[in-house]
Amino acid sequence: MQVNWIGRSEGALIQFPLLEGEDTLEIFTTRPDTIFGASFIGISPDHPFVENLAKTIPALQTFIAECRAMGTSQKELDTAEKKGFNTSLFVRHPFLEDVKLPIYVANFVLMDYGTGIVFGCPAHDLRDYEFALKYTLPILPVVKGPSEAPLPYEGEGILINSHFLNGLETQEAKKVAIQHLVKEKIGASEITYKLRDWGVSRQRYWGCPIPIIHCSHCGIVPVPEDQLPVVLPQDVAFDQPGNPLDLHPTWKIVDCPQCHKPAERETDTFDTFIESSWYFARFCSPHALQPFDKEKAEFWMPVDQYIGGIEHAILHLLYSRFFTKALKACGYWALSEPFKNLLTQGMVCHETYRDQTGSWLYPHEVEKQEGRFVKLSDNTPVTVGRSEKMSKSKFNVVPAAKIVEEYGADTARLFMLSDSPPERDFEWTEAGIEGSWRYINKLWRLVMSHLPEIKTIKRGERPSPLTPNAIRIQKLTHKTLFHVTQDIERFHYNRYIARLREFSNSLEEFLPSDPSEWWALNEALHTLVLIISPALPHVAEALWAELGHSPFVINQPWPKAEAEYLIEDKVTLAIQVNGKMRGAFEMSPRLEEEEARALILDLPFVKAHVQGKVIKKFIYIQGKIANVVL
RNA sequence: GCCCGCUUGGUGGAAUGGUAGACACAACAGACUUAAAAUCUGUCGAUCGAAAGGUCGUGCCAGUUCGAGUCUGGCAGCGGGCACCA
Repeated sequence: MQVNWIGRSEGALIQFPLLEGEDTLEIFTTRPDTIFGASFIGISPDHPFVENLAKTIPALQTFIAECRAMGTSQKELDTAEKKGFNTSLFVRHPFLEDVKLPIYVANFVLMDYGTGIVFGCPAHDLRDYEFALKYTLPILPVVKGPSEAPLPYEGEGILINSHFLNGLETQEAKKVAIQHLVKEKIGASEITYKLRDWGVSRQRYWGCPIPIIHCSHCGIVPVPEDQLPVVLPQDVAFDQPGNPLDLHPTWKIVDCPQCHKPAERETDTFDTFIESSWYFARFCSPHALQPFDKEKAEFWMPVDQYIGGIEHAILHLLYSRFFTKALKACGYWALSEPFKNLLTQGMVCHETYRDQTGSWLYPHEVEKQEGRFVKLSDNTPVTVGRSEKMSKSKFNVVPAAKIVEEYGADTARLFMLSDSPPERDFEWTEAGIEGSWRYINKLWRLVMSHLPEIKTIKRGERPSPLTPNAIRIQKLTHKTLFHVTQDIERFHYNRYIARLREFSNSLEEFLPSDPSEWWALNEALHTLVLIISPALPHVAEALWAELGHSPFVINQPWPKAEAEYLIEDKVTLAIQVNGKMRGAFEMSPRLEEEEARALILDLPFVKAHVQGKVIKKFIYIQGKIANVVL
């Protein structure tokens, strides 16, 4: 996505000399190869050259005013007509002594990209094509594409009608054209970026003050270094619209650092993106006297994993990268990129509701009755809109404080983790929160119900022998631990929660009947409490205490899955005939092919499908699948 | 127009190329209860069948493979971002 925002493009700067006088117009193009197809010059109405020219041409002033009046909404831009003003001036073609090109002021040429001037090549650019049709300018094809390609043809091809470029391919022609420009001293290769300006000031209180003082005598004066940082005043009032800093006399009025006469502070503050563009460096050295400690920052940086919403994926990430590179260029550190990995998390969404008058309703003002939604206050029907990003303006928000109060923070946390993978949008529902609430209660009952027996068991002392059921529970514990650890490390939080549920469901069904089985259950429950703690920190601590331990779970090491308990003795093998599932068969996962083949071919359902036909191939993947190919 | 992301049951979503639908939500049926809540049990892709079982099924069309939700090529739809960027 950043490619789009940074918008690097390689091309050339070319000088076009005016026919009269000494001046030249400089243009930027990514298609210097199409130079011989040029039929006009387009200048932005905002270009200084045009402003100058307009002083003596009233009609041009009118045209510029029209262009500026044009709307900037998407619809208006989409439908805007190409318009030009013929200046009656000409430039000479850089390579062709006797070719002159008319100069138009054109409404579609942007001042803030390139040089604000373009050469128009109607045969190979849609905008120039439309423009040329309107003002009957020549349309000379100079790139031969596929024969069926209509004009304007914007793709690559072989150059024609182009003198020394004839016969070259687009890429090669670009290079050769630039070589000629350089040789003639009328141009050069150039790289431009369309990264938009970042207006870093905001007319609001919440932000870092901009350390500038405006003095009526000395102009704009920076706050001297020994007076930094400028700190926001605490005694501000928000009872009036606008920026409270503007209305704060004692903070705003200061003496000018230069002439010491009364002056005013800058009351705009920095965009919060300014601080978030380098805070990670400060985090590495919170006690440093300077903004950050180079050595410590270089030790800890870059950030291993950055998590943010979609707006962070473009703006914040872009700015952070800029700051990081700028700090490097200024010698503050040797780092060129701030983050190793980015996880772009989804947004929290909720259904939207409207009453019969079309007004938005909060979720708590609405109730589902017999499959239909009605307004609680008067039982009138409610229109349910699609689920959208939670937004104050659409009322589809759920106050976090209320959820925490009713269900506890762990319930909310569990729901958010379990419902969908973090990178996708998340649908907030009452049913979902209820489901998480039920699970927490279930977990609690599971541990509490076994508490009396379990408290008599010593952890770690593995009894011998273990019953088959004890072995089964022990293996399940380690298998769960293994997968849960992996899921968390890979950000598969919804699967992590699913594993927890599978595990606790199995433990619920398990009724120990032997000391070794109680031992296994005790191990399992301890493990369960440890591994729920990232998702359910409060519940985990409470259960940890109930199990008779001192605080805190969070200080316990993460348990380790032992490889020896991950080995399965028996596994259900999927059996296919001609690639189609025909059944399953339980066997050791370590059985060799020859033995397995004999077993499988003897199975009744396999025989039924084979019916004595010749077996062309027998595929056997240990512990996974067998496929009999006829 | 360009750039991202997405497309699997009624819903959210699982599935290192190897039994599609794990785990949930909703729904339905049942147990417990005077009743309700809570809890527990069962059913839950479509279709044919009394059953056993069969056939189809991961947006669409091809391809690779013993085997494709997963890989390759092409297409469509939905959502988001940017947009006259020369």
